[in-house]
Amino acid sequence: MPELPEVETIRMQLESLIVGRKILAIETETPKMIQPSLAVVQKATVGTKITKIARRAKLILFYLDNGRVLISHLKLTGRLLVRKKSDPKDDWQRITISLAGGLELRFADLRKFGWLKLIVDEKAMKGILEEFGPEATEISLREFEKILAGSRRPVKVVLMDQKKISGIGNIYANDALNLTMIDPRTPARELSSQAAGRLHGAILKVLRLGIKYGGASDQFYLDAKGKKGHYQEHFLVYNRQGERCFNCGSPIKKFFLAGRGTYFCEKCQK
DNA sequence: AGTCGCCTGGTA
DNA sequence: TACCAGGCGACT
Repeated sequence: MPELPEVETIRMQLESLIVGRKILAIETETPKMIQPSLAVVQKATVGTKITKIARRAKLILFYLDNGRVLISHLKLTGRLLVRKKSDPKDDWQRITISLAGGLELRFADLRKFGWLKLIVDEKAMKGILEEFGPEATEISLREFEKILAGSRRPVKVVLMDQKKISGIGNIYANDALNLTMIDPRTPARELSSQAAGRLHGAILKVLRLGIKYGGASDQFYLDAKGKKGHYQEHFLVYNRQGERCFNCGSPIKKFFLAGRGTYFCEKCQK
């Protein structure tokens, strides 16, 4: 799915495209994607205005003027697209939110893993937000070191654990580890303080680069305007197995770590 | 830590 | 035909 840079790209676009718009209708043919139910969500949101759009971890939060919040998670293949009502249907269009001014916010999702959830009170909201660790773009070095020191799991697995640090997925985890020449399998707590410092900086660097390039459209991702991002043109190791390491020229290797495709240079990353 | 499930489609 | 996919939770 969209990781932090992709979700943040979409959030920024939605902020300028649909904040202030009134929700006129919500329709879906895949009610499983809407929680607690289509009817409840319709009742709570139709007629309200979107006042703010925020991001937490990989979630997008739509604040409404009646105090309710709609939260979306795009999972692997979700897209949030702003279209004109008259535009042709999008591929895998699952949820259609009609907005004032002839616009539609469309949630498209090939695999139907994504969801839209209504939050009705502050307690529920707080509960959801507290499930996540500090934002990967904001975490202090001190906090980061503490998280690493507290785990024997492979460092790549820890980076992708949203409860520990939020926003990093497989693409940016792989690239940040290559940039710092760290073997993804290294138990987190065995990293030197120097390596931890480098990794902290590299995470910030790759995520910012991802945002700068509008996200990575390696396979599926499109932004809110339906455009591809360009970070895939700058991958260091992700999806580059067999190609040469930019640092030393030896071939990038792929293996599975905790069930996820993992890409690294065995010569550079020790 | 590893596997499976949720779903569907692209590619080897 | 089989395998793989940017996420993530449940289960063992």
